[in-house]
Amino acid sequence: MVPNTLQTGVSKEEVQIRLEHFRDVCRRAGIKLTHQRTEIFREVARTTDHPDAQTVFERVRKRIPAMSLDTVYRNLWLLNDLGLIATLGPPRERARFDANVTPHHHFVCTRCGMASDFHSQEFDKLRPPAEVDSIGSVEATRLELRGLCLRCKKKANKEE
Amino acid sequence: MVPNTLQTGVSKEEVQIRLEHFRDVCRRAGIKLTHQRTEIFREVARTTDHPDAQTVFERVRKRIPAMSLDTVYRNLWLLNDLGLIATLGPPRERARFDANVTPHHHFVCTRCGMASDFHSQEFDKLRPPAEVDSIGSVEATRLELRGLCLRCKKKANKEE
DNA sequence: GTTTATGCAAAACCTTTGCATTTTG
DNA sequence: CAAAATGCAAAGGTTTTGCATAAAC
Repeated sequence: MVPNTLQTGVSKEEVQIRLEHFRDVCRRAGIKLTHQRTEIFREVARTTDHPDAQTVFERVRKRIPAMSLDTVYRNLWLLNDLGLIATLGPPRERARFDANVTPHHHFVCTRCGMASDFHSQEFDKLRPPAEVDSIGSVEATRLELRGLCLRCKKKANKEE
Repeated sequence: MVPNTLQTGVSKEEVQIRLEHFRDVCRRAGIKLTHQRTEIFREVARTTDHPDAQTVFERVRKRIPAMSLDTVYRNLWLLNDLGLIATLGPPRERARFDANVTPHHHFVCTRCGMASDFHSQEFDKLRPPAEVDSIGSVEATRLELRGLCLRCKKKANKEE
């Protein structure tokens, strides 16, 4: 599913700032600044519509016809690992299901995928900001926390 | 990726209540109460660990060896459409990417997949409840609102 | 008895991997 | 020129679809 609207709410200045940061982080990490990599990052940095890999591929290919899809995948995950971009929803995962359709929230372990429910009356009390009215009508509100679960944290400590 | 722990925090009573609701909704919608459908729902209702389709399939197959994976997929989406279960993360989607790595939140349209950013100082101020400490350590906090975007809402109104 | 759902098999995707070739620093 | 990245092709998954058979109402 490709989103309806191509939002271009990112100013030229902001794109420039992001690109400089990108170059900076890459250099620091010893990652080479290839033409493809730069264009892939620029494409994600240019819009606010959260494209998936396929969409990034199609858009970048207009400028670099030889671009291949696997390069897009490799670079998106690399950029993600470098903290230059982030993903929506559970990391590297397929849809997962939940029979609890009452209001509640999720903690998802970024390492093993474990998902736990938790509750927060404080959050449930809050209403979405007025800003959201200009985007659409809210049907469900959910807080998603990401981090390491206790088990994975232990493992991570041992590995160090 | 299959989660680490099988959580069984749903009481027998709650499972029974959910099953009755399931039968009720199905009857009302003219959906047949097949053995497979019931077991698929029961499996999701039984635990709090948000299994993916493959995991549901493997678990249910222990009780119904002839169960096929496509039946699991068809039923999970049907149950989702009926509001009897829900998904984690963006609906029916693959990973999508975002170059904005500063704290912000998402509105995702359940119909077209459009994802918009928004900000909320109120939400940003809130700290995760203490309950979460027993689950893991939080690295990122994100609010996910779901609903219909303005464009899809218009379309939906026309279709009525 | 009709209508709906299932199981099977195959197709359609989506994502990753191995390797020769090219590019970057 | 050494190290790293790309493109290609192929493999490995996951999810969906068409259709004959079986089950529910």
